Formats: sequence, C-alpha cells, structure tokens
Amino acid sequence: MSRRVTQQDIARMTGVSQATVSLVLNGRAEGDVRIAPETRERVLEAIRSTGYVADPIGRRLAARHNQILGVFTYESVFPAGMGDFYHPFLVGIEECAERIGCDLLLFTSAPVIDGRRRIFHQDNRLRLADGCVLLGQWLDPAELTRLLAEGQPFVSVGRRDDAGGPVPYVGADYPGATAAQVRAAIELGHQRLVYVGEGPDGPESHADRWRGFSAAAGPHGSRLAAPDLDAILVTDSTCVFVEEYADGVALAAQAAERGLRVPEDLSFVALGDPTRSAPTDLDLTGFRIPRREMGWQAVEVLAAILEGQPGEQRILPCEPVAGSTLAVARA
Amino acid sequence: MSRRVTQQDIARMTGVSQATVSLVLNGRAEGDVRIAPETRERVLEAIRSTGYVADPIGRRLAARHNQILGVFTYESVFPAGMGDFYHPFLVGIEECAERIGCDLLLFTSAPVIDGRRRIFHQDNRLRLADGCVLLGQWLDPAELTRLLAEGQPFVSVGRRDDAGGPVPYVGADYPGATAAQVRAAIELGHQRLVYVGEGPDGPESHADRWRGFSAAAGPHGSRLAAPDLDAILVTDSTCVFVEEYADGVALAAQAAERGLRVPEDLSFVALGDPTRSAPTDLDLTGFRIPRREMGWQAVEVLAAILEGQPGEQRILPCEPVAGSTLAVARA
DNA sequence: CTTGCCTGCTAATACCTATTAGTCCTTGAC
DNA sequence: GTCAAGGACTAATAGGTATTAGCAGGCAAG
Repeated sequence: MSRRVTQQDIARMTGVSQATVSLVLNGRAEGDVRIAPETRERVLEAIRSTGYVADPIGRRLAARHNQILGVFTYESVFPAGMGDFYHPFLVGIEECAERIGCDLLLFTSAPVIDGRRRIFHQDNRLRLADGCVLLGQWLDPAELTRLLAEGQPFVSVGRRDDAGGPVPYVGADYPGATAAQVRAAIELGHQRLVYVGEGPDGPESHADRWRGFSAAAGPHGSRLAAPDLDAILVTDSTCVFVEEYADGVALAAQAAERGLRVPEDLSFVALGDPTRSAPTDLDLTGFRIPRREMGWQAVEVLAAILEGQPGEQRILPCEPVAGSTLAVARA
Repeated sequence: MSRRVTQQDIARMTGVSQATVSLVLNGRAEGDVRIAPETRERVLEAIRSTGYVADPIGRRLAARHNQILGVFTYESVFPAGMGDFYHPFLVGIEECAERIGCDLLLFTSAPVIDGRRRIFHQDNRLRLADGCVLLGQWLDPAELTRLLAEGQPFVSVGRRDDAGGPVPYVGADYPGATAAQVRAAIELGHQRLVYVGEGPDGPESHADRWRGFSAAAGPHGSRLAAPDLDAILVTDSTCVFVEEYADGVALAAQAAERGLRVPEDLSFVALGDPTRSAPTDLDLTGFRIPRREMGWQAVEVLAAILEGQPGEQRILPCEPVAGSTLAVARA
C-alpha cells in the first residue's frame, strides 16, 4: 500500500527536476524547450520501470481541463421505470464520448428535492467536469439561466427556450414531424383532429408538438388535456394525436372495448416514442425520435463549445413510422 | 465568462483569510478552531451572493477523496447489443451510489485494444475516483493483480479467482443455483444430463456453473462446448443445461423443427439470464441472477473498503425460475 | 575577448482546498 | 502588574502537474 509514484519520484530517480519529467511526458520538446535525447530516454525508462501514470487530479488542477463530461439527468440515469426512454440518448452520448476520448461523470449525488434533482446546491459538483450534457423533459429555467450566466459549458438534449440568452441544444423537429402527420391525416380525409396532451402548458417538447399540430390542423384541430375517450368522442374527431404513446395505447384499447374499430372508426397517431412503458402489440402510427443521434450530437456540440466555439442549436428530423393505426377517415 | 469564484475571492471580499473561508464552509468551528458568529455570517453572505461552490478538484487534491466512484466495464457501459444484460447491474450501482451521495464516473475513455477495454494504459484515469467497480464477464487477471498490488480500492461484480491475493467481489451463487437445477432434473427422472458451454475453460462465472453441474450430476453428466443439437442427441441426454440462454432458445427451436417436443422429449434449463438478446416466447426453466442486488452490494462493499475495512467477498443466491421447459424425463 | 546565440535544463509559480501550528489580542485571576 | 487562559484568526503547507521565465555553459562570429 505504498504511496503512489509521482513525477517528483521519477525526477529524483533520474537526477532531473520534476519539470523535466513533465516536459518529457508531454512531448513538449518541440518549440522553445529542449530535452537531450539521452535524458529523455533515462526518464522514460524510469517511468516504464515504475509504471508511473499521471494523476488526473493534478493534471486537471494545472491544466484546467480533464476530459470529463458530466451527464446530468433530472431523473435516474439508468431508468428503471421510464421504460428505458432515456437509454438510447445515453448510448449516443457514450459512443461519442468514447470517440473523443472523454470519460462520463454521472451526477448521481445531486440531491433529490421535491421529486427532482437539482443542479445547484451546497455541494455543486458540476465543475468537476469540463462541461456537461443535460437530459430531461423539463429543465428548470432558473438553473439554465444561471448556467448560462456563469459561462458553464453545457448542452441540453432537447430544445429549450431562451433563458437569459440562447441555450445550446440538440433537439428534435417535433413541429415538423407533427405537422407532417397532421397533413397525412388530412389527406386521408380526416376533418376533425384532436390533440391529447399538455401542449402549450407543458415543457418545450410538448409545446413544440402542439405548435406543429395547431399550425397544420388550423380550425380542424382541438385539444384535450386529459386522455378521456368520452371527451374525445364528443368532439366528433376521427383522428386522435397523442403526446404520450401510452395514452394512445390506453385510448385505443378503450375504443376497442366500446366496439369501435381502430383505425377504421377512429385513427390514432403517437407523437414520439413511449416515455412510459406501454406493453402492447398495437403498432401506433407516428414518428421516431432520433434519440441516439441526439445524444451523440449533443456531445459533439459540447466538444465544440469546449474548444471555444459558440454554442450551437441543432434540430434533427424525426423518422415517420407507418404503423397500423391511421386509416382513411370514416364516411 | 469571468473566472470562477474561489475561496480566495470570498476571503478578499470579506477581509478574512482563505483558511477562514474554508473553516466556515466546513463548519469546523467546533473543537479547536473558532470563528466569530458575525464573521461567519459575513462569509456566508458573500458565498450566497456570489454563488460560490467548492471546486471538487481542489477538494480531492487536498482531502484525498472526492465522493466519486468509478465504473469500469470491459464492454460499452450502455450496452446496445448485449441485450441489456448489464443494465440491471448499473441500476443497482446507481441506486446505492445515490444513497451514499457519490457520483459515478464511467471510464468510457479507456482505449479499446484487441476488442476490449484496458484499465492500464498511458493515461490511466482510475485515480480520478475514490474507488471503482469492475464489471464484465472476464477481467484480465494481470490487471486485477496490479490493482491489488497498488492498493487501488476496487470491487468486482462477479466472483474472481485470486489474483496475487483475494479479490473483493460480489458474486452470484452459480454453483448452488446450478446444482439445485440438476437435482430437480434428477428427481424428475432424468438420467443423462448434458451441459452446453465453455464450463471450466471459460471465465469464473462459467467455471462456477460447471462446478455446480458436475458436482450434482456426477457420472450422469457430460459436457459439450458448442450448441450442436446432433452432438446432444448422440449423448442420449434427456435434459440440456445451457450456459447461454440464447443457445437454449436456438437449440429448443431446432429440436422442435425435428419434431421433438419440448419439454416432453427434451428438457432445457438455462443457467442464468440472457446475455445476448434472445427474442422468443419460450420461457426457459432456470434461475435469475440477482443483478440489481449485486450492483447495489458491490457499491456497499466498495464504500466499506474506502472506510478502511478489508475487502469482502460476497455470494448472493439466485432465484429459481420455474419456466416451462423442464418436465418429467421421457420413458 | 566580448557578444550573441543556442542547447539543456531548473526554479518558481499557478491551480484550489483542507489542515495544522502558531500569533495576537482580550479578559479574568491572583 | 503579571500570568494564564482562552478566543479569533492567519500563515504556511501539502497535494501533483503544467508552464514560463530564466540560468549556466559551450560555441561561433566579430
């Protein structure tokens, strides 16, 4: 359990200074500082024989960066109950981090207050990482504002409204993807469309879907906050657009129970992948969120920020899913 | 983008020394060092107004620990192809880390050489964390030996053979769980049992299964390295024990194609959960690896090591799964 | 012999916090 | 008036690395 080997030790062993060891290690022999080849060899030999490796902490302290990217999630990082919705994001994040040679720090220690994690608290550890990726449906605007103000390098996965300035993000084109689905429905003859979900009252991702829906549906569209089949039937709609995949599954099942055929009597479109697990063999029409790609690109954008470039805002397209729950409107 | 606030800044603002700021922050006013309440208040006020938070790097350098646990996996941390076999371990690790207030550092940057990650390489970053959890079917014994020799605090998820000393681990009772399945089969009248897999030639987890199998089956048991149905039929066995769940699924399908009824003509027992994804509606008899619990307890053991206690070796029981592929032996 | 330049290195410092030894001041006891 | 006993701090240091300014010695040109 002997003390760890340091540059100082190597220096003493080879009769040079600690600075020389550092220089040899970093191959900084080009330019203004020179090391004689035989000295270099002696030092390298000592390093080899002791198995010395630089302490990343010291490195970080001196160099001000340490190739660590933080990942902050407002829910559990490894989702148990969320139907693995976040998993693909993490896969993308990991892949890109690996490619650029960064480690990932999961802020699991952030205390959970009122059911969600908080970034800022008395023992804020964000600075441990060079920068960080934020993941979650809803991010506290106050915390975003503060991150921005402090110049903390970060990127949000998912579009965010300005928070005292533009927020760097990699989002999905919910408005475009939603509008495309609405147009498809209209072309199939649907005259009355209903949107089920929080829409403008929800987080950005929900508001975006609603924007796309209302722009494309115009006067043909209406909205219900709760997944209530009776209320839907009252609107006399023929096509239901659900924010939450699981709501779609549940509503379709209810409709079937009442003798309505899906999709002949009532069509369903899901605006994205399931965030809650929804065991079913129903294959809802809708679109796929490019989650892995979003994770990957978020790291890409973060890396660019860390190199001094301005924070980007990217929107990625969603891939349509044909599914089996959208049909020609009933007569 | 101003420089980060340090204790020095707070000290200058309030006209005290950096040491005083540190003392106030750490509430060390008890015992031998005292701070006047009004000074304390001034400092706290400055901290509040600037939003100062301690830099974890400085902390780590000075205090020698930083509440970070490393997670090293020989494969991807977020498994894409592994059928999510590792996911439950990570869930357990995260839960326990959260409980004890630690962050998790995923060593995604470790370079992949010959298809697997290496712990030791020119830029070893293990020291970044207080200790680390090792995850993977096969861990390089040379690396384990070195970790042990260097006194690096670590815990393996999964039993490991000694590597120049006992390795701290949290493993599953594969011998016991396997033996129980064998005894169950024997009680159902099976006379010839065959084990399909690497067994003694594989990693510890496979060798353990084989040990349990051969001890319980005695002369009734034999082993085949490859999942080859013809070879199995040649042995005239009535019950097949597969190391890999996916092999069991494939073999059962082949058997069915040849007109053999499963389990009436041929029984199958899977020795653990699927490591490769195996889409099927077949519910193999066997046992469940307590993966979440193993992850959780690994962190527990690591935490104990970090507090100076000796590294433990724990073996957790596996829960039997009744399934539908084990029946009374054919006459 | 001076000047200047080059080579090969080292001393010093910065980075940020935690801890310990010690200093200065006030107050109370004798 | 002296001494002791706290109280309230601060100075100094450690911890490991990267960087920069600078120094000693040798050599060539003038």
